[in-house]
Amino acid sequence: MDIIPQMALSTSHEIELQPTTPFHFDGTVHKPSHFPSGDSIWEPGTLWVTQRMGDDLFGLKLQNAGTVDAPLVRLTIFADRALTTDKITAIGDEVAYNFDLYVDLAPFNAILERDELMRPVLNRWLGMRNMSDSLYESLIVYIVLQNATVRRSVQMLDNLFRAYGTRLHFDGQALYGFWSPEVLDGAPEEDLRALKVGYRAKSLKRISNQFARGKVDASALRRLSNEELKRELLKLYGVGPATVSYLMGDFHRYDAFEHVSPWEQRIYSRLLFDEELVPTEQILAEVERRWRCWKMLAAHYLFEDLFWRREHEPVPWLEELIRL
DNA sequence: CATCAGGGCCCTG
DNA sequence: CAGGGCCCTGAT
Repeated sequence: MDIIPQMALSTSHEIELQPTTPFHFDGTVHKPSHFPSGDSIWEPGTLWVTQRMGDDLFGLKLQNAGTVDAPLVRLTIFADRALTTDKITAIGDEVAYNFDLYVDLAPFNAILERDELMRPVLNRWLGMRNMSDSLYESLIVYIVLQNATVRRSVQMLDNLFRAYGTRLHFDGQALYGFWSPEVLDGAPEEDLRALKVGYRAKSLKRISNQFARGKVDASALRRLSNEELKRELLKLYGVGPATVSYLMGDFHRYDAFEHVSPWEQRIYSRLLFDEELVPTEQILAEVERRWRCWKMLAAHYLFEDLFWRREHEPVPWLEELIRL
């Protein structure tokens, strides 16, 4: 195994971001349903995460510096050099987008308030938003997620980090920064296969190629309608209906809930109907009826609430479905 | 030891 | 639109 590049990020800049009210810091920055990845670490009140922007790698620390009703996020940006104010602002904007800090949740809260099932969930997570990584990083994660158990997905991503990532040292943490798309674009497919990613090597390379050639403009995609966005994302090799539905969440399309994969079907069957297995059409009709244009975010609340419970106490029926 | 499905997707017929 | 194939792993 090659030696992993190391990078010390010893310069830091601090800015403050003011989310809309209400804001749930921990629920927003930490998602128990996501598998752990080497590019971030969380403890209550603080998230450390790496971020690549073009050729630059940064370390970010987000701290909860407010309350649900008077929210404030202190963002510390760690870099290997001093940054211009423009750069700092750009990073702050990116963080604000990724964590959806400026969304108006008032109509959403009003809908959940009237929903018997959701009221206790809302009380626990009032102010939570969906979060995302950069588009390229999300795609890598979703590709290694496909047709694999969680343990294997974790292993694949870790292998990729060790082969192509950069170890970033900042604020007492050591986390992996992602490679640039050019690196995977130029890597021989057999090198990727040696990392046990299997047939996914082809998707990883072809997606990296699209990014390396500038064919994917994440900020332009943000401006598209749901239908246009979906159509564009499906053009990426290896992106199908399941991946696209996760990506719609990353783009904060809180009305987009059109796909239920088999394992999720069982979870929603339990949560919504208290049954083992309900047809997906029935699940889709139910979320539409209950939550309308907020159905994706509402489902996210249910999901994270469940997985958060699992972190603190065993949920036997769930364990069987997750199959680590 | 063999077989199989897994938190999909592509390609073919 | 249905169904086979795909890398690899752990479960059976």
